[in-house]
Amino acid sequence: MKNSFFFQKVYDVCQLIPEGRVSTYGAISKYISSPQAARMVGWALNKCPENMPAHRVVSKRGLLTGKIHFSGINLMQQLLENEGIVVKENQIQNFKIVFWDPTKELT
DNA sequence: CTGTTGACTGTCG
DNA sequence: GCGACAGCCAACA
Repeated sequence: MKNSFFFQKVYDVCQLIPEGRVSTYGAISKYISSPQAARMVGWALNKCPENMPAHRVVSKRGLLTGKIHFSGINLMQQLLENEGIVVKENQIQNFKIVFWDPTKELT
């Protein structure tokens, strides 16, 4: 049992995000412990394993805040569009529609 | 070992 | 309505 259970949850939930759906740092962090821990989610995703769809995780407003850590700039957006998600100006349009909340979906 | 930073969010002012 | 501060945990210098 590691103390980094937080990271474990982040990785788990992140991979549990269904295709064509996106999640937010606050939702994941809140599902784990506190919504303030959203920074930890970003930190966990900073290691960004290849099996981690970090591109499905965005800020609460649907802004691709994490795309700056990706190889390029349009990479994250391209991946989201590939899933069927509509993105405009680094922001998810039908965000509330593609939004996937672990606290509600996983319950 | 101590201090700061970090892909954020919410509340106070 | 906009601006600044606080909080969570882990890793890096």
